[in-house]
Amino acid sequence: MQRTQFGEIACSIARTLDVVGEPWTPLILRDVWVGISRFDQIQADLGISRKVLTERLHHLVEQGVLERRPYDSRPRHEYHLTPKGAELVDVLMVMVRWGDAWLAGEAGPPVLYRHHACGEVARVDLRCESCGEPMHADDVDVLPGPGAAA
Amino acid sequence: MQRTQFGEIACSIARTLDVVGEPWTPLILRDVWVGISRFDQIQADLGISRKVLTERLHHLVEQGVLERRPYDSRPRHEYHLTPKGAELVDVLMVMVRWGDAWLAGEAGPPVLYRHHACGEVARVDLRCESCGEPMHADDVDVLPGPGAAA
DNA sequence: GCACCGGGTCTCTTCAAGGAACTCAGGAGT
DNA sequence: ACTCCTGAGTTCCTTGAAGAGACCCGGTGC
Repeated sequence: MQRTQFGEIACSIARTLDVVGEPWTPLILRDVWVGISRFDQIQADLGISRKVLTERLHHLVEQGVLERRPYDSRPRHEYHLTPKGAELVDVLMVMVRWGDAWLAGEAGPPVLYRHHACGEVARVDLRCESCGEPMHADDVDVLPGPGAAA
Repeated sequence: MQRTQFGEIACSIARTLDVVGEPWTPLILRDVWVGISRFDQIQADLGISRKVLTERLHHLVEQGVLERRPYDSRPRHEYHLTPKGAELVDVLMVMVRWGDAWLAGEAGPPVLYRHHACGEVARVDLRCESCGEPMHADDVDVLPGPGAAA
């Protein structure tokens, strides 16, 4: 298959996909996020092959998204989100919102999120960090930036 | 490879991945978003194989994310985002933010976004739709929802 | 009536995902 | 002292999707 490395494309989406674009990786991240943090727990929860899980975890640790931490004198480890990984979970939260809105069906969303600050069950909302107004696909113009390809 | 269908997992992330989780799909979506909307344009821009591009476009149209629209009396088409697709681009915007922050390197972000409402070059910010305060991975508790697995 | 162009399809090869068995280190039970 | 168990992988084989590139097809336009 010799999957193309997207990172060569001067695009932050492509670069992000090199970190979390492989199959299973976002789901592994979700598990770690919600507290499923040990190898066998993740394997059982997702039904992923052990080989692929090993590869993905190594890659995420290498990329600084997860941290591998021993929790026993025996060689036992848990995986935890680093700050870099925690910010990556933002992407998952937006995916959850979209999936809830368009794919959940009549059963409704499988999971709800309670916001600590206000105690409400709520979803995320995308806003402009400058003016605070909503900011979506149609609300922006795309301009070349300093790191644009020559 | 017989890639696992994630959709059977009761998780909006898994379901979303069934729509945009395959390799190249997010980049195709990005191209359509920024106005690269014809088959050969996308193919040239990404360097993707024509076979895979055909498959991905069909899948996205099937899922209601893209719309295939003729633009000539000859059989010529452009692909455009549907409302469902436009909301999906929100996910890309958050990926861009993360990629810019953690992977762009010294060259800086390759692309900038100007917000129509305020005219500023800005990034997206995740807020609670209920109270308006920032909402990130650590700011929420996860609860089972109505569509949770039995 | 022939070349051209957009928009695909076909074929072949290679490599990753899936599945399942095997390994290994450190306790715990007896 | 020996065996069992458990967490955390590793090894091996099979299958099928990604990549590359050639081929096709229907309308123009000359």
